[in-house]
Amino acid sequence: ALLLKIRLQLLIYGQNIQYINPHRSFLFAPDQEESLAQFIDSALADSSALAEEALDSAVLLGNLRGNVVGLRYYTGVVSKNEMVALQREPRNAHDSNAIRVNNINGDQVGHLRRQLAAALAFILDNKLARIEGLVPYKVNNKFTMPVQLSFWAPEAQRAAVLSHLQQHGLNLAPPTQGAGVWRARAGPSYRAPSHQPVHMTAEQLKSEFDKIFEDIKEDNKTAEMEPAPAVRTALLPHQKQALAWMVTRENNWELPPFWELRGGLYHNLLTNFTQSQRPDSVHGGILADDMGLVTIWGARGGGGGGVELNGPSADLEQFEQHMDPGVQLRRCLYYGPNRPRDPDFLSQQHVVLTTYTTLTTEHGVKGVSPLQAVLWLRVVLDEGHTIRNPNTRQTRAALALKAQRRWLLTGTPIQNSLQDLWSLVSFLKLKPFTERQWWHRTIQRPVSLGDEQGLRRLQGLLRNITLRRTKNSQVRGRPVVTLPRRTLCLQHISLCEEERQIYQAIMDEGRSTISRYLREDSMMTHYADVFAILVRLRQLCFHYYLPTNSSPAPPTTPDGTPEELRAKLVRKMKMVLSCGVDEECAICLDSLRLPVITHCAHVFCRLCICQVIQQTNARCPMCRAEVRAGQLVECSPGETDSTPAESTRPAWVSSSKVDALMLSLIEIRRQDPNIKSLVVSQFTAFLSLIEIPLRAEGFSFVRFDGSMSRSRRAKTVSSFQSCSPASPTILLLSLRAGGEGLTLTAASRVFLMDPAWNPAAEDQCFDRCHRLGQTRDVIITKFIVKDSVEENMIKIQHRKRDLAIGAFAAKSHSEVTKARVDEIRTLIDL
DNA sequence: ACCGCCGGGTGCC
DNA sequence: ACCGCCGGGTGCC
Repeated sequence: ALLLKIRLQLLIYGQNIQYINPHRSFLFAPDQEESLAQFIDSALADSSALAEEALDSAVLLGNLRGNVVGLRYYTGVVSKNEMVALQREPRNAHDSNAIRVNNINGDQVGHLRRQLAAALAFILDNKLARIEGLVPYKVNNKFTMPVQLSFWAPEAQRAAVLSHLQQHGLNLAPPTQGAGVWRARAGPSYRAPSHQPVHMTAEQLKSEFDKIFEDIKEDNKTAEMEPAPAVRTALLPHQKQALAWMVTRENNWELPPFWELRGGLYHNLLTNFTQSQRPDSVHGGILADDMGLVTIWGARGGGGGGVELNGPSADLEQFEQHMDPGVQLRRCLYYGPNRPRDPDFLSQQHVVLTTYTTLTTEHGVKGVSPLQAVLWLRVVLDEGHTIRNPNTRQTRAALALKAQRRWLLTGTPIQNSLQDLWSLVSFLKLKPFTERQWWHRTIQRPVSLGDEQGLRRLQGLLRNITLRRTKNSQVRGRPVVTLPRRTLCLQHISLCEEERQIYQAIMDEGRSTISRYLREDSMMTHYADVFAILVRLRQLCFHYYLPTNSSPAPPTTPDGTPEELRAKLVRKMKMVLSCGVDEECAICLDSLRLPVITHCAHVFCRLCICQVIQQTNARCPMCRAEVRAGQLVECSPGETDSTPAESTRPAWVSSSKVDALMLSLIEIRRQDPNIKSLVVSQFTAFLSLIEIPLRAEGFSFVRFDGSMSRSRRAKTVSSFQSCSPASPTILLLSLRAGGEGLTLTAASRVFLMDPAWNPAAEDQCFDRCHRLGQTRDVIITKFIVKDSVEENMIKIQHRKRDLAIGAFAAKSHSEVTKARVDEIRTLIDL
């Protein structure tokens, strides 16, 4: 629906302004189907060494002076203090060691001198280090130019790099102080800059990041604009502001960020690249609006909602609701097997709606896809962060679209790290960031090294290209939207005597197992075991019924061959994950996406571990065992909802937590039967369990979880959101189901049955009902079992909130594993 | 002179 | 390249 809003405004705007051809708009609806292929075929676009992941932990080893030769044969020009790129040319007919030098524009400047290339080719080919070039000064010489080469590598590879260089008689000059960060105005030569970079603490970094989006005071973003008369829906002030801002952006002919005119030439302040051609202005940007989709519905007095789950056809329907029926719009859905594949037909439409899956499917197939063939007036990517991973086919397909104006709509432009931002910026065709290395050298690395200037650049960039509106945003001292109050209460639960005994028995057993692993320093190799213990304890806080078909796991005995043990652990991991529990990936530190289990029984996002595997001598980040792509085991949480069959289900027995929930629900119904509630758990099997007492008490409820089909989800949401008296009052919701788009504003009470690892996941869940369109005060109840693993999880959550910014600073794997071990100790009070 | 030296031709990888 | 390097021409003072 956010998509709809934009769509409306842009389109109408397009019709208002003469020189903009209203034809050929092109819009995206998000979809959740993701094909494995996207992850498997990841590109290796950058040829100058080191996987992206290794890049983040790279340190500056030192510098080397060299020469670029053969200038007269090429057109690429370079001026003082300008960055250059090195590119291996293994198939060069004259020298298999050849290393090509390109300027920022990608034009060839020359080659590294043969002898130097002979030494460096090995380093690049074996990805021992990343080598970056900088031409320190301009020479009036048509044949050669000097280049300073900076060597970046993970600490572990330092020795290998240095010794290899030594063999060729080369020694690195130690990095000058502060030279770890490239500074735009570094002075005439490569002497140490006069200003040392200011390194910030994690605390400072955090507050700086908060400031990045605090751009609301800027005047150019508070102007309002009325939509065209063809829009029937009244817009809220912040929507009018967004409209005005977007119009300004589309008519923006200013130089893009970091470019200025100098003596008739265009100069980039970050890379010092100069060109005579004017760089393209940015006609578009990022709408980072976490108020989500309800904005329009809110304006129309509620109703609707969750629309995007119905897929693009419903989007189009909703879209038209907001339009004056007198306005004739040519629109089509580009979706499904019978989509109209004629590019000419598509060009004649005002609006074409499609899905990421359709786009991705067509991308890269033989012949030109109709979507790729058209030059669109606009491309709008809804849920734009879906292209944050640059290695997916989906992202590449989106980047390949031809359009005059480009927009990204997303509530979360940065999710894990700054890396997320690169594809978005690249999609906007901001030079020179369309190439990853320039982004990395000028923004990402300086920021992750805590350099203040890097942060300023990032702020400047984001300020230029994004409009940020959050629920908390203020315009001229007034909140943009006023939401009803939201109250969070922790309700502590004491287990009854019988439950406590069971819990304590499992806890004692688990604690002794884990402390043995601790003593043996083998926590990480037995991670599946440890993980299973912790999950079991968390489940026991809910109910002693075991939702998976596991027997109460006997502690893994040291008998059996190592191979048997390993297979057992992998099975155990798979089983535990299948009950829908929210686990984190130790590489991206976020919730698992497409989890896979390694040979050594550790679980990661498929994409994360695949990136690790691309390195030479890839090791498991958890236990340092060898990892191979062929040995990864698939497992999708929630795929096996182990709702017990009617016959095998034991006679119903309640639990302390279930009792507490039921008491609350009954009390709410007694006070006001119209109040609706969300009951949220990570364990989908427990949602099934709750159905029993709900039925017994005559509650009308529906259920929403990740295993449901798109159309069933849509039906569930619309029946829950409906105001009809017969509509259900309770929604059983699995914590991570549904995208950010899911709107459940009919509910004003939330019961969170079990705490999650990641407090952000909880917040996101609460936001599904506490958002625009909510008319009642929202009360959230978190059930926490006293003296249990749950209480300790809350402690860890607090710690994590404080460290939320840590994601931006690169962390070594040893730090990550140590943090894990500490977490586990905290959890079971060891 | 199986040298030195001169000066022209020449030039990435 | 206002260099280095190559190879031919040349050769007392």
